[in-house]
Amino acid sequence: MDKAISKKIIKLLSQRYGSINPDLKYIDLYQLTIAVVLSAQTTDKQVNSVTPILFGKYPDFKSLSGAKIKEITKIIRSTGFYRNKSKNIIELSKIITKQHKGIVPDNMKELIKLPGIGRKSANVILSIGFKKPALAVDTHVARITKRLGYTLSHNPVEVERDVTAIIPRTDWIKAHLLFIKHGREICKARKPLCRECAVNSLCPDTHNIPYRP
DNA sequence: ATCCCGAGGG
DNA sequence: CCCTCTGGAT
Repeated sequence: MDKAISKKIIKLLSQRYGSINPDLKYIDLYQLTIAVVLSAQTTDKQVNSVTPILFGKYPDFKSLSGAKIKEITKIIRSTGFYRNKSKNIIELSKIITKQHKGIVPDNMKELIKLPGIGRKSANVILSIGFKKPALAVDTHVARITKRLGYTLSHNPVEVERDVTAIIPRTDWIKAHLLFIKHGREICKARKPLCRECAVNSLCPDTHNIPYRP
């Protein structure tokens, strides 16, 4: 449970998957924040298919704050949960425009007050948007660190703290992306492909899971 | 069928 | 802790 081992894991995952570049196509905090809200329970592909249209028509918080829910649902429909998301991003835009002078807050306390922003989304905004050493402990990160024996708690805040403590501060974005890829492709929730796992030699779970071709 | 870089509410 | 919200990919 120390940084040396986490560094080793990150290194092994990098060797396996190559260097993954953080997706920094969102040119400003407005785009990043909205994209993060839209990303809940869907894939990048879906989000990327609607953001050009959305950002083309609503380039900033102010314009989005004046939009109608119906117009937004029409655009973001394919990302799922579209009624919640539409309502949330309009309301969020209003709050940021009126209460934060159009500036996205740079701390957890204020971010999670915004509709549609929870701990995970807030951490993505803090790390990618503000370059802070925040790590979004999503389902993949939580699952992988738990299987590796790094986290024992069920409390999400404690898990987040434990995980953040072991990830090198210079590598948090890369680490996050590696964990996501690894979690989706190999260390899956069900039927993990332990035989193909780049870090199986470090994983106590591996030996209990039979390999099925 | 099952899952997705979740959030909000009871 | 539980449940609901939703389309799309596999």
